[in-house]
Amino acid sequence: MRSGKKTPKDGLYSNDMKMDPQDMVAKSLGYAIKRAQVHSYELFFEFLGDSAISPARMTALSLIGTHPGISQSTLAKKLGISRAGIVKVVDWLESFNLVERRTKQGDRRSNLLYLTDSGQDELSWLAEQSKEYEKILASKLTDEERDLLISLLEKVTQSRCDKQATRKTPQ
Amino acid sequence: MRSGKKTPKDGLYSNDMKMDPQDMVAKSLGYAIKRAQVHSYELFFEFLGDSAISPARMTALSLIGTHPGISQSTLAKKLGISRAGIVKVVDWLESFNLVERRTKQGDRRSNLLYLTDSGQDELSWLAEQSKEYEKILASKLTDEERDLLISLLEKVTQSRCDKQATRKTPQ
DNA sequence: ATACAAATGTTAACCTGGTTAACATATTGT
DNA sequence: ACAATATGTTAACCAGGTTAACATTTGTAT
Repeated sequence: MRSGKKTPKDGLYSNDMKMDPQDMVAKSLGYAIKRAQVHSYELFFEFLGDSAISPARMTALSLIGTHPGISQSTLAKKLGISRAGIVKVVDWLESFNLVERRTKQGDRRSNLLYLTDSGQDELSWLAEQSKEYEKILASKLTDEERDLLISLLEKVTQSRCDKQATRKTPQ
Repeated sequence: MRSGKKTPKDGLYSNDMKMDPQDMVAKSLGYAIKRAQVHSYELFFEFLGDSAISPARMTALSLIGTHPGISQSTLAKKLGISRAGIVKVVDWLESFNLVERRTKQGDRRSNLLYLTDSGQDELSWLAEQSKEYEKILASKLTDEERDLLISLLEKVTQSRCDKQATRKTPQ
């Protein structure tokens, strides 16, 4: 939202990259996932505008909304970033008056995070828009296909690495 | 490959982020895609080692392999990044002696890109490893599910944005 | 009670992988 | 011949992360 951002263009995997069939990444699952992810970001900013809040900060806002009084540390853990990294996120949210830091009673180390009124408004509005956005993202799928896709993706996210590649040239 | 990289940790969407059901991003397709993508990167470096070549540079290497003599400009287009951006990628590949720039006969503006012998070796090795990696990534899926997942993701990647959100607070 | 250990937030310096703008050079079109 | 265009490069920048060091505060063990 209103942060003068340029179009993000996430990474080396353009959507118009017509992959040749002989390429090793063609028809690979990892590549299909990456392409879909880049595409979903492009659609997101196409729909909400280039200066929209980023999906990541939106997630942070949403988490604070569902966990009023969450500390920065546990928010960082939930988002999978460092304590140092969360500072900037909260700074940003605070600079737009969406979120408030309050020092915890009884533990003056902790900052507890709460939505402001306009943060609550923004979150509600974003929730509406997200529904629309999700419709667009899934517009080529039936409802059943969408649910199936999500469950398949969740299965992928549960895959674990047992072995490890052995380098030809060690070190 | 051997570049002293730290673990990349791509973005605000950790894999251990247990999303609460009431969160707006929970059960969203966009979020499921992002999670799977982050997970696939984590697995990639877990399998190939933290100092592995990045998936993006691997794609570049692969494209040069399947398009010997491709120019930097068209490679940039295929990867969806700027001409300025591709310079660093090719610099990197060249610094590890995987790729060679040759100035084009008859058009001395263009750099034509070719794999070196060790670049060819590296690519072959990576192709093998990628197969293994893909197996791991899809280890929770049957073959049919994997193919289905890819085709569903391709459908998502074809979705287009017709409408646009209208901001409450214009500008 | 004191001393050590651990947790929290912050800052500073850095890294990665992109971007745009400006430029030199080379080529093409009229 | 001259203007427009294409290509690669560099410089400066940016977003969004990281780690290391630090002050403050709290918990724990003796």
